Amino acid sequence: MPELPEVETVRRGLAPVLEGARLVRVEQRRADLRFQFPPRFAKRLTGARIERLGRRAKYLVADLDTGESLIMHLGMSGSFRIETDASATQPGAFHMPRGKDQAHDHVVFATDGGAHVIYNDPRRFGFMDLVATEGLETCKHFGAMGVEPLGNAFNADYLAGRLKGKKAPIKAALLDQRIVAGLGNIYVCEALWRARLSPERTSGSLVRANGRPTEKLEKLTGAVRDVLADAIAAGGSTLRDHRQADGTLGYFQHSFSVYDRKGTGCPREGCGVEIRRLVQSGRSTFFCPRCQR
DNA sequence: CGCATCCCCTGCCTGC
DNA sequence: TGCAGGCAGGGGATGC
Repeated sequence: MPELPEVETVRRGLAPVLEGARLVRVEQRRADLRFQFPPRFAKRLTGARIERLGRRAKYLVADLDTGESLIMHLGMSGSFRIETDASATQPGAFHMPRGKDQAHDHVVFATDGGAHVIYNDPRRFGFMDLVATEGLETCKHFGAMGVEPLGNAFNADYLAGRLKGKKAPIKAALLDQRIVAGLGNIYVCEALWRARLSPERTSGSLVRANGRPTEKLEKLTGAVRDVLADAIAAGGSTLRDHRQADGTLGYFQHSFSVYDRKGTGCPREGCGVEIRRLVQSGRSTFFCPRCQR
């Protein structure tokens, strides 16, 4: 469940259950996900109270009353679900399919409120870490990270400074978390379409010789903000039957203009040209060859 | 240095 | 129906 809107949606789903809760039991079922868990992971968490559940880019950050923060990244296939005594008896309550899927339940957090928050991740590209809350912004995960795309620091002037002279295509630059942190393949494709910008345009070509942003770059920053805001409002995108923590489905995937829509007509009024797919840095790019220049 | 490629892992879909 | 190949929302390590 990975890009910023999906992680933000997960955060909002987990916050009511985790914020203010004390972890009475933590079960770590394997030694590693993408990386090894930190030493004594479960022990350092047990008994801790979660004061706040935040988000930085695609990371969830739970600030604890122990002076540490629990950092969680969902990789490509990570998801959380919440199980409570009540959810088992409520009519119409949602339940994840049992069986083989449970083989990928890697971590269970039990709260003093009686909830089980279960982390499931088939591909195991996600990871968890414990880091001192003080100086969190300079820790190894966040130290080199770029600005939040929904924050005030993300604007055309900032991007111009980071893209000036860069030869990499704009698609790659937007995926680079050291420049902007939180965008992934879907929302980069969608933002470029909204900005009518070719994914193959050289980053530096969007900056004037005097270092000022071009109009295209201004438009791109707005498109990034807008597509993220729209996606968050829709509860994120639900691909391959993933669900949010409370069992509901995001629905922004129905609003994709280009992502995973190769061969369909460009939805822009009066266009209709076939959406194409190309591969950039090993990843699919979807775009309209007519209206993205 | 910047940039592209490969790789980690499992599951699902396609085509033969 | 089985099987091989390709692809997937991420990002770290390598090599040019």
